[in-house]
Amino acid sequence: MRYSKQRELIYGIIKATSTHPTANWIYQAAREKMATISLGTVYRNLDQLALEGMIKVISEGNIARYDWNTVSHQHLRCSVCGKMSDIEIPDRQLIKSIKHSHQFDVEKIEMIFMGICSEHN
Amino acid sequence: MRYSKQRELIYGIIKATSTHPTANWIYQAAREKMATISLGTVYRNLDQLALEGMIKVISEGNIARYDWNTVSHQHLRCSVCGKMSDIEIPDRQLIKSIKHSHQFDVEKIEMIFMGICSEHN
DNA sequence: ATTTATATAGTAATGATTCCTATTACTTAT
DNA sequence: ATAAGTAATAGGAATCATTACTATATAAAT
Ligand SMILES: [Mn+2]
Ligand SMILES: [Mn+2]
Ligand SMILES: [Zn+2]
Ligand SMILES: [Zn+2]
Repeated sequence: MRYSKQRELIYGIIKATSTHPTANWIYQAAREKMATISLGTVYRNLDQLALEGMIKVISEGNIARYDWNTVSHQHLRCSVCGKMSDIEIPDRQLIKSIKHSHQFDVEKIEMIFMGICSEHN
Repeated sequence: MRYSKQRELIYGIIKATSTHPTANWIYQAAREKMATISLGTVYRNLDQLALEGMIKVISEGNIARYDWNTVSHQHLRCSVCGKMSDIEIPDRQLIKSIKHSHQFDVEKIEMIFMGICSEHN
């Protein structure tokens, strides 16, 4: 993967937000810094960054979201304001018990907790 | 929600499989019994059945899947064969601890454990 | 049987994502 | 510094899942 200023811009935009943005959100933000950047470039770079493990893809729901936080964590999503926030769920024991009960080797976990956040209850 | 033989057919198809089928899979199966059924009808009925709580929607990934099993459970997905199987994860304690640590009221949980199933490791 | 309203088939539209291709621009070697 | 080789880009077309539209059909109530 060789350098490009488009990728640097895209990665910078992701690192600067905690909103778990969509590809289109990132594209709009990128256009403000580089008017000619294309949506295809955004998608391609998001895929590459994810492949390199520099960002994570959250694929729950019909629109993919992207996350600069690559350490193991899960998400809370508020059904009122739509905000998605991080939560750490210890999963060592869980992975072990799934291995024992189902002979299934867990490699990746995606959890979404939907409900009402602290600002809306 | 008034009776229609299309909905009865669709619901029957979902109840008869454990594959967590997509809308298109259900559509293809339905066409074999009722040649003129339309994809729009399948989607509309899936939405209605979900609204009535008769089926569950699994919205991880870019394609929605449907589940006749409406009791609280989660899913394992094998990255080799693609099979999606059920797993029960006790969540009472988890919901309670999220309430305490994040003041977040969990209403719905969606967990996907990706990895290798017992037939492929 | 008549009325009323919901459901359907068929098709068009939408929205997210992927694919295609000529051009551009990093990178390495000369 | 120049050239060659190749990965990356812009822009647009194509794809795929899902939703919207609308005239017709059919369940349900009277
Ligand atoms: Mn996160
Ligand atoms: Mn299930
Ligand atoms: Zn909220
Ligand atoms: Zn498998």
